[in-house]
Amino acid sequence: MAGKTKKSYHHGDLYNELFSAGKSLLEESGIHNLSLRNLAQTIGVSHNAPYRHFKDKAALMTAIADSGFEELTAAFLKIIKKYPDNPIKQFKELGLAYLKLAIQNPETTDLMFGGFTKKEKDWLAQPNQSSHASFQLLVDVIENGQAKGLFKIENPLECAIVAWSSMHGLAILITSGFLHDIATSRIQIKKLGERLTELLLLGIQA
Amino acid sequence: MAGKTKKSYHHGDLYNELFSAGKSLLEESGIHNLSLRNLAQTIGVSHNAPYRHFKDKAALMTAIADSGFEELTAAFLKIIKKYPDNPIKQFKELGLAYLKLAIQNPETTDLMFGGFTKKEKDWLAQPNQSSHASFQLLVDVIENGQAKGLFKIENPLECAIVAWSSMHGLAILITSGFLHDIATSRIQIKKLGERLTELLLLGIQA
DNA sequence: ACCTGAACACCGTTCAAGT
DNA sequence: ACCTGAACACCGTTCAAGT
Repeated sequence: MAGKTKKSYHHGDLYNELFSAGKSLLEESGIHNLSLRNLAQTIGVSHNAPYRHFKDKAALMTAIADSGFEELTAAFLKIIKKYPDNPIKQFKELGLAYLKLAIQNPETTDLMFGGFTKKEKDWLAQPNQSSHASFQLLVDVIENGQAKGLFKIENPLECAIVAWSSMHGLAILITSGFLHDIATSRIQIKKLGERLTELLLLGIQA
Repeated sequence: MAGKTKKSYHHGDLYNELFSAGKSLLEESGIHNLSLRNLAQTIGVSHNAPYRHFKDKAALMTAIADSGFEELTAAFLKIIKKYPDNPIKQFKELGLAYLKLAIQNPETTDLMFGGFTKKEKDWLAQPNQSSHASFQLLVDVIENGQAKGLFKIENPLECAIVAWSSMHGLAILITSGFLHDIATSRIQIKKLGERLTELLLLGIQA
């Protein structure tokens, strides 16, 4: 908070600096090229200092992933407030915002969905607290649309899962380069998000 | 091919053994815990022998990712042949098969979509040859359904992208544990795949 | 041609020590 | 409490050498 230029022995704001420089380095270099040692050196601190603030590398990664969900929640809230009493518009904009954030921060998005953790055979054993808020906002919008008689779905949860899946999958297809030879212009790619939200709404709207 | 028990100095089938043991280790331990050294030791060969067969670690990962796409293509072909002249059934089964494979081999799937490669800002510059065949099969099915007047879509490519995105996203949501507290039983999870294909068909069918 | 062993420049993590 | 330096057990990769 106070952080001006206190560059003596005690750093002062090392936690936050590790976090933000970590997130930058992550998006620049990818998860495989981000090392705690490199990060520490970039900040100008010994390779061991981070351990006073994060238990291990996984803890830093988790913190970054959590912040991704928080960013998402903030973006969702902003949209919901911008279009009050308009679930259709809210639903559409939520999808596009998700896509935008995921494409802008592909490595963070990867982390949010287990990019660092080993995938367990038993997925039922992996909770993910920080992701609940953003997901719940989507569910709320859908339930609201249902209550207003705008959506003809019977299961808002299922509907939210399907919508989230679609947007997430599209973001990955785009950032992975899978669509390289298929949708070659960025304009086409932007259109894909809109078409997908339209198609989802088509299956949802009354 | 001849590979019986030739366990002297020259290994004989090291390439294939590296590949298959590598794929097993990958799915068991996750990408971050798979090391070439560990792999070499498992097979019983010096930590350096792999370099005679794979240029580097990335080459092995690429080979595994490619095999994932080949497996997918094989599964797709089998389905298409099983339900000839029935694009609707084909479309449905393709989706479910994709989901099944992705959930069974989450780490390989991750690799197929850039899990090892750093995500480039310019996605337009990342070709992915081996993925074309499987994707094209899906496009073919959709075009076939279109020609038969069963599907009311105007752009088969766009439709294929949307369908692929949805299934891929759902697979990731499942294997990442994101749905942990949301869809808690495997039965519900299996249903999600079916519901998603139904919804997609709803937006597609004439 | 195929494999090994030593070597190099990196990792994450721990531990005793400094301020 | 916060940071440093040495140390340990790992990595990927290269190079000279062995079969």
